[in-house]
Amino acid sequence: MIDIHLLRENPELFRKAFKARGFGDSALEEFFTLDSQWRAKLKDLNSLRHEKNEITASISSLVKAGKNPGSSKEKVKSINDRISALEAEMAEIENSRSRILNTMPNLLHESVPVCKGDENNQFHNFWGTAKVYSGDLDEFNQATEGNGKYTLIEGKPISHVDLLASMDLADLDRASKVSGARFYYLKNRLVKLELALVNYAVDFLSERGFNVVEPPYMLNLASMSGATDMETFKDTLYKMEGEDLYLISTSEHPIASMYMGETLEPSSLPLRIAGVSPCFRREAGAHGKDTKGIFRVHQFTKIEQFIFCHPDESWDFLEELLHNSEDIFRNLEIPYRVVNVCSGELGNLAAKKYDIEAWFPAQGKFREVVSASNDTDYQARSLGIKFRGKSGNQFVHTLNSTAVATTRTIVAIMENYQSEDGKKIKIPDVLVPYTGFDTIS
RNA sequence: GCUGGGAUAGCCUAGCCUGGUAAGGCGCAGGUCUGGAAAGCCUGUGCUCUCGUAGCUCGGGAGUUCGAAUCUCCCUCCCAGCGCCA
Repeated sequence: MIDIHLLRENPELFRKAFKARGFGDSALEEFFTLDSQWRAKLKDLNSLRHEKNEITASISSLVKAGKNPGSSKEKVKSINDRISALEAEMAEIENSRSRILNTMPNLLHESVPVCKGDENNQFHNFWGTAKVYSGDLDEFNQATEGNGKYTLIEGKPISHVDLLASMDLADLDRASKVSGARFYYLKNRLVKLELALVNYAVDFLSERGFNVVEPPYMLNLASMSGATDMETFKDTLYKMEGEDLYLISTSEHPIASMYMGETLEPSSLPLRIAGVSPCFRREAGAHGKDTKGIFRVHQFTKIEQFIFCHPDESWDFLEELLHNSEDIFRNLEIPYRVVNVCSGELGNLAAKKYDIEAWFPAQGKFREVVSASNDTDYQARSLGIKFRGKSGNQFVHTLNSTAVATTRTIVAIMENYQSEDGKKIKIPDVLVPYTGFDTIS
């Protein structure tokens, strides 16, 4: 949620950010209309309450002195009627006002590129030596703005979908029988590879000062809507029937809501938390995209980085989160590029977001494997997470970044590490101590 | 699931029985004092607005009442005991 005070004092600031994100002005106009109505009624309400408080106080002293309060009780009753009516009117206005306020997106960091067309994410950097099929070279050079290192390969590697079947590493048909499309049974050494990725990422983040948590996999509505933008996300979430509970789509949400309604001691900041959990996503708006294999699925495991920090430090921490995630992919030796996501593609919460896109040689594309965002005080305000500042309590800033999402990273390994004959997959060196084997064949 | 006890500000606690409009301590910040500090003392320390001799706030909601932290009902969560259980 954005800062209502700042919005009242400085609407131009928001008008500019909304425009860059492709939002119209109508919400702003409607907000100010409702807000001024609300404030006018608040004035009336407060004076009525004041009147009531004075009369009740006088009744109190009369009763204590053993005297009869006379008609005062009736006066209060009629004031109460007027108060109830006003309160009902205000509740209605406030409802509409907060519905608008909740859809308003965060301000943008000055470095966020403004989207112009479909594809305006800004190239930031490239790492690695990509295996590029000659037919994909143009796309590769364009995506890296000529900064990408590569070796040309003869033919395209085999897609992970075919390898899963030929190497008996997953059973997608039976998964669709029992659960539907976009589910999978991982099998054999791929299960151990997944566990290795989880354990590796947990150890990596522990060494970098993160406390590890395994959060609840379900959240109630209050926590979920505080941690995310329910208007946009309700189509991605699974709801438990007959319960006020939603399956999490990322451990970001239970970690963010962990401190909901709390005021933290400044000495406890920053809080670095790494979450490990399955993520459940309906993928309702993704019909036809990545329908085969395990690239886009309803359920996957993710290790997430999360930071609660002082507002002055959040931009430095965004770089820290990005560097942690980059180091993981460097250690896995998977070539990638980083992009600065443009204004129109940012979620409402984020003031800036970097994506890490791994190179998938079989697809001939860079595809998202990590998202690192600074939500500034937007998420903290919705959740009521503050710290005790020198001049009163202030909202903390929150940041989140993927460390490893297992299924996509497994696909990246399968595409980047397969042998030329397509019969073997090498395990990245850094994972071998965790898998106990160095090849899948 | 059953029975009982709880939830008060960043933390700890009083008030509840017997309704009269949140007391105190700790911590933190500022001031005073000091060469500097500690101690002591003073002030501040939930939220809102149009900043006042204003309004709201005692886990959430509803009710009774002129008036509810306090009484009644419903809900959530925590603790203890019992039951069930991987």
